[in-house]
Amino acid sequence: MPPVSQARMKLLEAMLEAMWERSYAAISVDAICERAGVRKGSFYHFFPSKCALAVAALEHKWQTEASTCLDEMFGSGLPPLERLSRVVDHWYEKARASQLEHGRVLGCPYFSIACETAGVEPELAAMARKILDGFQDRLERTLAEARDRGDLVLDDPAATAACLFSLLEGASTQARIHDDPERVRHLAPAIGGLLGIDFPPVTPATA
Amino acid sequence: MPPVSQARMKLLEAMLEAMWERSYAAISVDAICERAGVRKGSFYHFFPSKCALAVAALEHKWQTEASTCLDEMFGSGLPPLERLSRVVDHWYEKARASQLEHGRVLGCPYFSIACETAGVEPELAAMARKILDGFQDRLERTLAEARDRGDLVLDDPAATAACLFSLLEGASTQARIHDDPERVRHLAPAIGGLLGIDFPPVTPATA
DNA sequence: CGTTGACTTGACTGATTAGTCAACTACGGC
DNA sequence: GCCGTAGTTGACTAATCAGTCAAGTCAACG
Repeated sequence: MPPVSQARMKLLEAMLEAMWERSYAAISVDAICERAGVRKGSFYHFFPSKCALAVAALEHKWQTEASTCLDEMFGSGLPPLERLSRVVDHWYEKARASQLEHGRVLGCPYFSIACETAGVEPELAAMARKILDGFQDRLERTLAEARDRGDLVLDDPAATAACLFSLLEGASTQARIHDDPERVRHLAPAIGGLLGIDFPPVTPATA
Repeated sequence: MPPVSQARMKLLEAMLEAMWERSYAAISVDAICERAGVRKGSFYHFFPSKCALAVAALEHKWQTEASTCLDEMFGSGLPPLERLSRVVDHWYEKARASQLEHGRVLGCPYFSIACETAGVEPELAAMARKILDGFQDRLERTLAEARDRGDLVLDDPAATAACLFSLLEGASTQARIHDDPERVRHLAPAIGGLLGIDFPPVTPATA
């Protein structure tokens, strides 16, 4: 047995993948357990409910893979508008990666789950919303920084970030709906128009 | 008894509302029946499965309320950019109306259901996708018309329509996630930027 | 060696799931 | 008045659902 049981971690990963591929409501506890190779009793040893596991799974994904990639996207020494360009680049790569790994474009897990569970599973919806807000906040700070450097003209960074985020998430969801990652790549000129600048095109298919 | 049984219609409406409020997977056949005031046997007299009812429900909504409102938005004699402005106006009103009628902003039913069921319920996803494509097509034709009139400069109406649609649906979903219709209203300047024009602000709260 | 406590196991509950079915009702055409 | 049929009814299945639990394993520690 490993130093710390891996059942908990396997459950987190199985739950995240399952509700990313399908949806929160469409996944049963039995299905998660089978996917994770863990018995039901162990499930309820680690988590009080299916909802609690889902919350923990979102948080876990955010605190590992997502937040490191966020730092990579936002935290580099590049000028703000180039960092923004890398964000779109990264989203495109994510869409393509999910297509390769899962057979279809899956879109943004936080956004789909927030949409599905809004008003129905308050705790889960709140966690997803918190993550999305954190991302939008990063966008806003990057836009404000670009404005302060004189890279673009902007009278309301918060409103612009909200619209930019809607555009990104909307396109990402369209990519899922149409199983077509190009929906994200073709976003660049629209972002340029939205910000009133020339936005560099996203590099095509770097497979 | 009415001339034609109203059970079928009640099922269509109950299904639509239920999966709009919650999600497709979260709704049981029993719950739909109870909501519609119809017994299970009648359900399976009219529809072969839960999925078939969902498909019929989406189509029914689209062919009644949605397509008439589409004609109202797109079909009037107004110049194209003003019609576009009315579309955003209308979406804002819809967000507010769902908040009043259902207690929360529900967003776009076609978009959420297309997202949830993509790759999982092929027939239902295809119907939702078809409806969304129809809407995007209307956007594209309106943009092309505006360009032909010289109202705006545009080299790819299809790509611009896709981005505009992503922006609209993204904002509508954000409105659902945050239970805040203003997310749709604050879209106008972003659309203006995206199209390279001055876009009229959406009229605030005409309650 | 014995105890403790984290973790695992598999059987169990009662509710709920999608879908079936034979019997029933009531209306329109003949 | 009688018959076909569209629609209705409620009881029924077999599977699956979320969640429980008592009994077990095992490593660490005294």
